[in-house]
This record gives sequence, structure tokens and C-alpha cells, in this order.
Amino acid sequence: MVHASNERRPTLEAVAARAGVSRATVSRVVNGGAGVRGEVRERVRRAVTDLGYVPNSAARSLVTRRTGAVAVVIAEPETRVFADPFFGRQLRGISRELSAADTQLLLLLQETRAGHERIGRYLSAGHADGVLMFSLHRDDPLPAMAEASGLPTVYGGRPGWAGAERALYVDTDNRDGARQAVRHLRARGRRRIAVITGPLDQTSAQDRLDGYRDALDPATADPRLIADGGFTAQGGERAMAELLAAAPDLDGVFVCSDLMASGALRTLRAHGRRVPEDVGVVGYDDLDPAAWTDPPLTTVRQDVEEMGRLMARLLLRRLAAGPGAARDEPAPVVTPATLVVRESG
Amino acid sequence: MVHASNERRPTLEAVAARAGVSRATVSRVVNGGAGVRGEVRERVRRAVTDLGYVPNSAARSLVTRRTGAVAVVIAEPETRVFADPFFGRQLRGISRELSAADTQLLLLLQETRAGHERIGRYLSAGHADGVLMFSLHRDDPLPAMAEASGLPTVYGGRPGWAGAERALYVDTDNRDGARQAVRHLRARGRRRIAVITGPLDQTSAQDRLDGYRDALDPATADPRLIADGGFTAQGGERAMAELLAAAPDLDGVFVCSDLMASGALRTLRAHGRRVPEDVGVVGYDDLDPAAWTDPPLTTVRQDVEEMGRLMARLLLRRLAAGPGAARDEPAPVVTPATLVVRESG
DNA sequence: TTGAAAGCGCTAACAC
DNA sequence: GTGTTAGCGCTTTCAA
Repeated sequence: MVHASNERRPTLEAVAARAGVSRATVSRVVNGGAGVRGEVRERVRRAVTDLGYVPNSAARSLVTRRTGAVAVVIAEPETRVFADPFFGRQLRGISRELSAADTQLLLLLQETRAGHERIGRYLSAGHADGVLMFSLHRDDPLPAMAEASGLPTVYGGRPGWAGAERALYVDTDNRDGARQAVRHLRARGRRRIAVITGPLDQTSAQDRLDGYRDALDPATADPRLIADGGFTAQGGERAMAELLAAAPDLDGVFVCSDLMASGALRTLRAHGRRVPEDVGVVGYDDLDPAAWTDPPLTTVRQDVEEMGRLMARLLLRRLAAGPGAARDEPAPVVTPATLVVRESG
Repeated sequence: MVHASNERRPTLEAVAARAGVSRATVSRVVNGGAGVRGEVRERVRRAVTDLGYVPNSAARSLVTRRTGAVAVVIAEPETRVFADPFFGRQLRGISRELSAADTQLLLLLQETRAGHERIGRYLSAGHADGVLMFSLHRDDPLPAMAEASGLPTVYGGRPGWAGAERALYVDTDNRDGARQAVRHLRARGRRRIAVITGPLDQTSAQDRLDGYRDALDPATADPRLIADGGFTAQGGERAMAELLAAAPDLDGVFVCSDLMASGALRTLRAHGRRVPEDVGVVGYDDLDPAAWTDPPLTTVRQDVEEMGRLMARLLLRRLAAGPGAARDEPAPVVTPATLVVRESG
């Protein structure tokens, strides 16, 4: 049944009238039908279908204090969100897990600098039951918004800001992944290994840099071998150019995301450096770009979709437990990283 | 002021008590403060701040029948959404326009085949005041969901399904853009011009194919010169390979999206065809990939972000007008397409 | 198993 | 200007 936009949608009342029962009974049927005689239940169901009744969510959540929705807040400028397959993959994992639990995903984009204000209000206004946030920077105002809203929150990536000790999060072992990457380059005989990092106010970027340092031969450490690529393809392109200028003799580079690595490969080709003959390249993520690059990228695999799934699962568990449940409290999860050897290094 | 998750958020009542006024007065202040004495207004504002009061949206929209939110429904598998910069750009335009109107953007992803059911329910449940949809296919069930919800809806791209005559939409002149592309190739002396299309159950893809046919020398038309690239980079790669196999003598190709063109260029390079010397390539979109390709891509520019803006503006106008307002009814918008000549063809 | 009634937090007449 | 009051559509005791 279709409703013109100017006629009001049917209410419980209307369904009740049509089925010849009370509102309470209709409500029971709509919410599963427990404790209602089979025959009556069928009658009500028919009335619901006939009228095209859909419960009004505002009314419902006013009394239940539940919305059945989870907000995913994205702070990055949308350009990055939609350019980096990382976000899409993580979101897919989240989306799959939430819809399995019949929970709606609300994607909130913060596009202006002051946009976190709006997002804070939105969360505090009770539009969602919980919050998922990822790719946060050190002084991001969003965690405070989530905190103020009082909503259960799960972070993607270990939080780096002060006071986040008790925060719930899902991350991979970035430091270990980076170590594997650099050890691999060394094992292949590379002696002068550079790194292209992400923005260092993100823990994932910092952790990978730390791992690089861990695995490097201390004798070869050199600040000129470090450049920030900002986790974008163009940034990777530029950072690679900077590295080549500052250290023309480099023979290996660990690039902290596949997207940046695709940019770095472009620069290397433009400069006439052969990969892997002249320079060995290892990326990070093992997402689409990795398989497509020329040559195919050796990289560190993290299961991004699974991380999204885990984030959602953690949050759903928190929500199911209720606010007071101290026992069976979920804990942060750190997933492993694995080196995937292809042809670039 | 921060609220622990187990204590209830303050209500109007609480603010009223603290400020020593009635709920109605607080409500007035919260909604702009018209008709309230300055002194009282200040007192109330202080109470609001002290208590960290944020209006409960469920209660509010229950009575106002407004949510202050607009749903953007995305039907494509998320992989495509997050791989094609087209979506991101359009979304950015939408996002900018909506936030200027203090309207929240809700991104709804349909990830399972049956996901439209959930989305239909969500829309009908009154979570949003209006709907934005784009990139629809001919037999997509989503428009029917929007229709059934009774919410004002604006489409991105001319609707192709039956009964959409009165639908409101924003599009570019795809057919004309395609004509420009092909005419350009012909003007550069190309005689055997192929086309890589999008999925032909989308009007944008069909219109571009029609434009290709319009501008082609009828004598050179040949079904072997047409391949479907599905609007993905991998699809473009594959389609280009098919074309080269079926028509090795082709000397030009019009690729109906930049993303597919990036794939096509890879294939051409792999097959040893020089661009533009051996084969001229023209893309469509003029988004990021165009500038990055090697060689830089000649393409047809459409202002995707502006199209997003226009979609939002159209919807907001509809919403402001109210359901009954027949006069000043907004009409579909078709924006122009312009050829941007670079080096690929 | 079903119904009556209270009330979630807010806005909007209407009265003062 | 400000307060009183009646719902918005739903769930949920509590009685029957």
C-alpha cells in the first residue's frame, strides 16, 4: 500500500481498529507476537499489511530509549574517505555485522572544521544507541563529543589522546607488521631502507614508524630516510620524490599504506628506478591497490573488513549488556599482521 | 557537563525547574528565543549550559513530524561506492549543501540483496524528512521504497524506470558530452573508434552510448567496437582487452568513465599500444584519476560536486515548500558537459 | 490472553 | 511575555 505524502501514515490505533483489537495487542504482535492467540495474531498481521503500517520510530524510541541504529562518525575530509579503500573495507565489515543484528548504520560525515559541534549534538540528541569512530588524530575533538553524549563507543585504531586508557578499540599490530616489512627488505639485501609514514598524530602511523625503527640496523638509521606521505596517493608520490632527493642511494622503502605505495611507485618509475631491481618496495594494508600495481606490491596484510566486523561486534555486545553490566566487559582487540610477498620487494 | 551513560540526560523539565520558568518558555528559548524577555532568555540559556541539556530528538520529531535529517541511499555494492571518486564527490556536494541548511546527512548503505527491505522500513519509519538516491539501475527496487514511504525524493541521474515521469532529478547532458568526445576523436583523425560503456541499465551509460552513436560516422559503426566496462577500473581493463582482440585495428576509444579509462590505459600499455600515438583515448567525468593517468587523460567534464549540491538544494526546497505546495514546484535540472583536452587523445 | 491507562519529552494552541 | 494543557504514537505495567 502506498501513501501519498500529504496523508498521514497509519498508526497503531488504525491497525487496532481494523483488526478489532486494542493498541496493546497490535503492539505485541508487531514486536514478535508473544502472548497473543494465533488467530488474533494473524488478523492483526493482515491488518498491518493491508494498511502498510510501519511503526513510527520517534514514538517508539521515545519510550524504549533505543533507536536500533549505530552512528559511524568519520572525521577525515571526505576526499580521503572515498579515495582510500581502507575506509570502504572497514565500513563494509561494520555494515555486514550490524545488518546481521538488524541494526541500522548511520554514517555521519564531518565536513567543516566546526562540524563536530553538529555531530556532538546529533549524538547527544539520542539518534543512535552507540558510536563507532576510526582514523582519529591526536587532538581530534570527536572522542570528547562521544564521551559527552554518554553513548557506548568503540574506536578503530588505538586511541592516542590522553584519558583514553579505558577506551574500547580494535586495532592491528602495526608495530609488528612494520617490523616484518623492514626485516623482509633487509633479508633481501637492502641496506639503505627509507620509510614513507602516515600522519604521525595517528597511532597507526606512529606505531608503524616505531616498528620500522625496531627492525632497522641502527647503524643505517638516518633522518633523511623518513618522509610523511599523509596516507594519500599524492602524498606518497611527493614523499618518494623527497626521499630520492635527500637520499639518492636508497635501495628499499617501506611505505605505510598501499595507497601511498601506488604513488611512490609512480615516482620511482618517473625517476627511472626499476622496482624491485633498483629499489625494493613494501606497502601496508593489502587492499585493492596492492594487487593492481605494476609490479604487484609486496605488502603487510591486515584484515580490514574483519576489523570492522569486530568493532561492530564489540559495540553490539556493549549495547546488549546494558549500561551497568560490569562483568563480561568486552576488551580491546588487536589482530595480527602478516607479510604478503609479491614482486615489488 | 558530562553525563555518565547510566544517568538520564536532563529534560526540558529539569531546565525549567532550574531556571524557574515553565517548560514552554524553555522550549521557546531553545528554539530561537522569540517572544521571551531578554533577561529570562539569558537565565534559561545558562540553565541549559549548566545542565548540558540537548533536546531529545525522538520527542521533538514526534510532535513536529520533522527530523532535520535527509537520507542518502546508496544501492551500489560498497566496493564500487568507495572505489569510484564519483560517489565521494557527489556526496561532498550534498554534504556541504545540507550542512549549510543545518540538516543532518544519513548515509544508508544497502549491502545485501534483500537490504532494500530494511531501507524501506527505515524510511517509512520516519527517520528522515527526505531522500536522495543516485546511480540507480533500471529495475532497482529502491525507488519504490522511497515512493512507498511518501517522502520527497530527488534522484541523481535521470530515472529510467517506468512511471518515473514526474520524478525530480539532477543530471548532466550525457548524450551531448559523449558526442563531444567522439567528435573530438574524429577531428583528430581517428577513424575506428571504440567505446567502453557503463552498465546499460543505467540511463547515464545508455545516454553516453547513444551520444557515441550520434557522433560516429555511420559507415564505421561496428558492434565489435562496443564493450561494457561496468563503470569499474577492472572492468575497463577487461573491456579494453576484449576490444583489442575483436578489433585490433581500432585507433580511438571513448571510455565512459575516468575510472574505466585508467584501467583501459593499463591494458593498452600492456599490449604495447602507445597513447595517443597509436590509440586516442577520451574519458568521462574529469575526476581525480584523469589528472593522474599517464598520459594525462582527455575527458568530458561534469561538475559532480555541483550536481550533488543541486540535488540537495532541490530537496530542501521541496521540504520547505511543504507537501501541498503545487506552485513554485522545482523541476529537474540538467547541467552541461564540457570536453577537457589533455594528452591522451 | 487481552485491554485500559499512564507516560516517554517535547511543541503548540490557547489562556492569562 | 509566560504558563497551562493537550496531545504526537508508541510500549508497558497492571487489572481483568
